[in-house]
Amino acid sequence: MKEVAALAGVSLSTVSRVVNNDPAVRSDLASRVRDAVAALGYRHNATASALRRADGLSESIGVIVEDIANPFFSALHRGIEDVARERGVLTFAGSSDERPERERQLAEAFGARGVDGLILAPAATDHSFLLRDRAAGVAIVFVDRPGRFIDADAVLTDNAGGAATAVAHLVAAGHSRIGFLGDRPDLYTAAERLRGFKDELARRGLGVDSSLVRHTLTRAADAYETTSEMLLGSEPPSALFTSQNLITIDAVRAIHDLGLQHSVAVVGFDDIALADVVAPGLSVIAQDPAGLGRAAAQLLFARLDGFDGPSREVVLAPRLLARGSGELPPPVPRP
Amino acid sequence: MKEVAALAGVSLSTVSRVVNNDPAVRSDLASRVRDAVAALGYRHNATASALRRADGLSESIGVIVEDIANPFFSALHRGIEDVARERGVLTFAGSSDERPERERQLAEAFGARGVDGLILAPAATDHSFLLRDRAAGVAIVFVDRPGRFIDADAVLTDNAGGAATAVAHLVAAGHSRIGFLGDRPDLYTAAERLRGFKDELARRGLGVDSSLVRHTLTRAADAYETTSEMLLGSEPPSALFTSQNLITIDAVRAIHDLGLQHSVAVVGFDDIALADVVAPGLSVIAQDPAGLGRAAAQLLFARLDGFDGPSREVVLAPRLLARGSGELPPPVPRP
DNA sequence: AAGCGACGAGAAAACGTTTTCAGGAGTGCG
DNA sequence: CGCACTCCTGAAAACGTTTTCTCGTCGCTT
Repeated sequence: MKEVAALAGVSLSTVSRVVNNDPAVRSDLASRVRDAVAALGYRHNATASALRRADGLSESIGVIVEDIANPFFSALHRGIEDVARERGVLTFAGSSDERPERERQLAEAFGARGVDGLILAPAATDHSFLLRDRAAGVAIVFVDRPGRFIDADAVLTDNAGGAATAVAHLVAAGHSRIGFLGDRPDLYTAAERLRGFKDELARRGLGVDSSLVRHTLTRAADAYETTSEMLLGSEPPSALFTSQNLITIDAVRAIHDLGLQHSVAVVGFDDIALADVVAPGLSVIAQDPAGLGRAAAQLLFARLDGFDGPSREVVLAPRLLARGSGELPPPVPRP
Repeated sequence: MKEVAALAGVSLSTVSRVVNNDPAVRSDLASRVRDAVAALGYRHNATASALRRADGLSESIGVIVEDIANPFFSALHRGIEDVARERGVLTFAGSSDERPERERQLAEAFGARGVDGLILAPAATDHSFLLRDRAAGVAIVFVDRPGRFIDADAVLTDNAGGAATAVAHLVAAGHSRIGFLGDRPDLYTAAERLRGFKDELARRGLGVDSSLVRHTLTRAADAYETTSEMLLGSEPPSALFTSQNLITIDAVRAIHDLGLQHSVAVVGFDDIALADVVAPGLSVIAQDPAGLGRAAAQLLFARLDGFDGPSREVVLAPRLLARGSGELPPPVPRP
């Protein structure tokens, strides 16, 4: 910048003004500066700028999700990126792998880089450590799951409602023995979906057979086996509710390998590529991950724009996509 | 930091030394400083640090891909993140949507944020604009496709080889009329795959029927229709090579909707979730997107670590996964 | 006992910007 | 013709760090 000033024969202040499109600079000087910028290939240093600037904004935000490679989260990430882009805000992203300490490290690292905001799909059970960042002016929004021990904006899917819809749908098809294949039960979304599952069964006057409620230990890795085991048991369910995308994939794989795809009804949570191509088509409760991301980003920027009201919660309703697997009837009882 | 210094009764220099784990500070002072840090909730400002620091490294890199939500790129992104994480380096990510000016804006924005390196799956046809960044010390690595008009490290899949493998596989199953469903032909990967396709046909003594070579205009949006059209034509192919993940998904959908899934053989490029569950299982030429990402990050960090040799190119071989659809025989000719 | 080296700590400059403040040149008015 | 404005511009301080340089203290050697 010094060189630019020298070449254009003006002061640093003037160069700064031109770079920031301050209209109060004479046009001939401005164009001289612009020429110098072009001639020297000068590039503005955004971090130094943020350091001094009054608002101190870095025009960047951080995104922490479980796994950036999971299609659900990458679509969410894209939703965030789209609204951030409109404002010229860049996006850091990191995967917590569902490990609280990793999540915390990421938040710390993002904070040290001076992000203006943080959007996180939380893994930890205590997010009070974020209070410090918030005090420093960092806007905080939770997505997919609410934060705990901190009052902050959040964007959620109606998990319990979606699960209830799935159950209602299966019951309507005639099922009464419905299996639940869930994620680690300490996860908010998993717990909510289980709650919706149980509540709806109760509402229908059906009991919950605890042998039909299973949780995977390590997410998906053992969903295949758990499914096989349940279906090969002595009193197998006639229908299955698989409560997360990766779990659904492995469960469906297991069902197909057992050749039961036309006799066991399935409704999964989260939509999946090729779900409409498998036979029968896979019925799902579809979330709108990009919509979750966009909504979260909007809440975030509202805060950065000065909104200072009480924290807000946006809940998006998932949609049932009936494609065949969820409409299979139960086997006719032996006479 | 000033407050910390005041509370601990030491100078700024000492606080800085403690924060950076300089062993040359007396342990009693060090712990006094650490106490003060904890008491005040002090957080290190990484950007100010980078500004002054000798090496000027921001410990962050930028990733530019076509679409961060495409499972292929999000897996690639994750591969990058994994090796960056080991070094405490954070990752910016952005989607170019295959638009050169958008790619350039992102590169500019990352550069202004002072990234240490840039990994890009290029969209533009001229990347000489990156020379300026490189001159400023930014390491540059291309992934999935090479850059043009700039000599830089690159990590690629053997696209032509993979396509040739697909063709060879279909020919081995007895096919001689093989359709090609490709991406926008100006894309490097699309062109390479088409080249491999044609070369292998030629090698087998089979001609290329140009009516069987189609390109989608807008990626996937019209793959469904293009597929239907080709298969319903007067002289349809008996096998199809679909040359990209999103195209494969739509093509398979079209084939299933036409009820031809057991009569038209298919090999796709890129693996897909549920590919082994559809009937017949979808045979693919699988890339290793996470591996591409890891390799790219390794090349990048090698540069940052001072490697100054000529630019390197890493080529990963894709793997054929035979699952059924690629092994279907051609229809028996009418007697 | 003087001198020397090693060690550790502080003062101050520097990184690349923005912003406040003051002042100079022009303009319009009394 | 002088005064009060308005406009622009430049000098310098500031942002939160790191780093160089200097200096004091201590322990050891001669």
